[in-house]
Amino acid sequence: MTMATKYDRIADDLREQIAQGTLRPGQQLPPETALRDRYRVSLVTMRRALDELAAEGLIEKRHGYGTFVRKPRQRVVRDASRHQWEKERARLPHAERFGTGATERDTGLEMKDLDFRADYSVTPASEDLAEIFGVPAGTKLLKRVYRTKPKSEEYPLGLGQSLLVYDVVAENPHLLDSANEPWPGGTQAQLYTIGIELGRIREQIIARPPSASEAEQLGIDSGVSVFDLRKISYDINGRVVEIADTVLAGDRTQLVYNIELDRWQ
Amino acid sequence: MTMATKYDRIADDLREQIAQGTLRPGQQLPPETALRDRYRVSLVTMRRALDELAAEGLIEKRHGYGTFVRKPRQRVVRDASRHQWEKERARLPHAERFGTGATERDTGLEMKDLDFRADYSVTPASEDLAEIFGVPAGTKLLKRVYRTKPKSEEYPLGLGQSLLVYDVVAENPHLLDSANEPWPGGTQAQLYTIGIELGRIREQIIARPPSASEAEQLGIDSGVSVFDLRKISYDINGRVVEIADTVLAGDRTQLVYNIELDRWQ
DNA sequence: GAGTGGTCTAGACCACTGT
DNA sequence: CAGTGGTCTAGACCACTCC
Repeated sequence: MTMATKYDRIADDLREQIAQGTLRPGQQLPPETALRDRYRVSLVTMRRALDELAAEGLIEKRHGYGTFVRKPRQRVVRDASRHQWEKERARLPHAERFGTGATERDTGLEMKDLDFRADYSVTPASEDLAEIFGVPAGTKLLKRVYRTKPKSEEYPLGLGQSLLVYDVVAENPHLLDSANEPWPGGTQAQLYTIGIELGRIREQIIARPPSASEAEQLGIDSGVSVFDLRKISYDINGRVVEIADTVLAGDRTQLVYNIELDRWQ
Repeated sequence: MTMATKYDRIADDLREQIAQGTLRPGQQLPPETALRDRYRVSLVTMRRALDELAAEGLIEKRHGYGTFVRKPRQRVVRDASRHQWEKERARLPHAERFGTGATERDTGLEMKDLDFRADYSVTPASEDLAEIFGVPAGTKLLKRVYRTKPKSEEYPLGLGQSLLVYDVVAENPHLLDSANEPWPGGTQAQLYTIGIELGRIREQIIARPPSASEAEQLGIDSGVSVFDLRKISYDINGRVVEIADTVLAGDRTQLVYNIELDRWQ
């Protein structure tokens, strides 16, 4: 066994107590000064040990209030079958689509339990985005920023943004007005009104620490990860129709994908 | 504008210089003591600013040697189509399978460029695992721990563990001996030898901070996220055949899934 | 106002690297 | 060996939260 640093040994000790249940979820730890005295180290060293645990998401420090053992959070399962599910509902009459968006399906909540906000704007396509859409750089894009928050929670599940080619969507002027949100049935129901059927969806996922602004908006501290998910929707002709970027709180989300395999001959 | 801390302003300044190219990838930064004098702060504060940048992966500190601007890390794309691809190769003759595992496909490297290690052991099934496998708790499982590392890199891409029901695999004694690893073509080729064809794969993904041990093994800072991916393999009869857990460095990996949608009638 | 965590300092000493 | 980053200290003062 190699010699560990003081802060590592202190962090190990506290980790162990959390694992054993000696320190329970939600419980407040003694003040840093008290812990410093208990472990007979300097305050800086004691704080460093606590910072390690905070980075692992095991404890949560609240400035001016105290340090607490983190409660493991219930994760919302986001199953990729949501896309097929949404597609099948896109052509249903309004009444049947109502209150049955993909988010509602994931969370088990109804639309009346959710606070919904959408902000529309128009933006020129950057080089990167234009290449994905297969259009010239600078092409007008409709940018829609979404926030969906369960009324029972303080913070949204994720920060979402969707991009569509403006001239494509403009065929149906209703789609250009955020006042028509939430649109029951979601984006695929909207695309149906302009004759677009999706054939394939590609999802690219990155895991990273949140930026300061994301941490604040999602109500997580910097010791938690986020999913950074880009969804690219292709119509049945292979044209890119939508690019949607979503940032999901890592401690509240689980992603699920099912891959069907072709049979051997 | 809110007042920032000293270390934030120093980190911002250095971030800017890296972004502008004033500091170039691979370039060595001045010693901490010199930077401390330049920014007129204490050594602790200076180090904290550098630690921020290290956590973001912008710089790399080498004990006793120096601090360097990091060359941007390339993300290995792990596309879920690897499973279908692997399946099609599972029945090929040994020579054609050789050097064509899914990891090699992801990284573009050949088997000779990879260091590979596998440790086999036998373990009784916990309640949770037994339920997924659909067997009684305590059933013997073959546990295989994998490490795959590009020879050109210092650290492995991921930490992997695979579980199989022992009595199922025992039909082919070769599969019980880690000395036969790496098995060209991967697990599906191994399962083929005992007459098992996979029909479906389910992947469940979580994003979280690494534990101290994971951070060390993967060579990432505790300020980087990891993917925690569980792959459950079903045979063509719907029976669970394998449960594989993998921890992937978040700053070196991108996950990709393609979802084909059924046509409207 | 009392109690908590956050920032910052000046300086000692240790551990690692390359020549 | 010289030069670098890593650990640790004792103590001052600031900023936030709650009552």
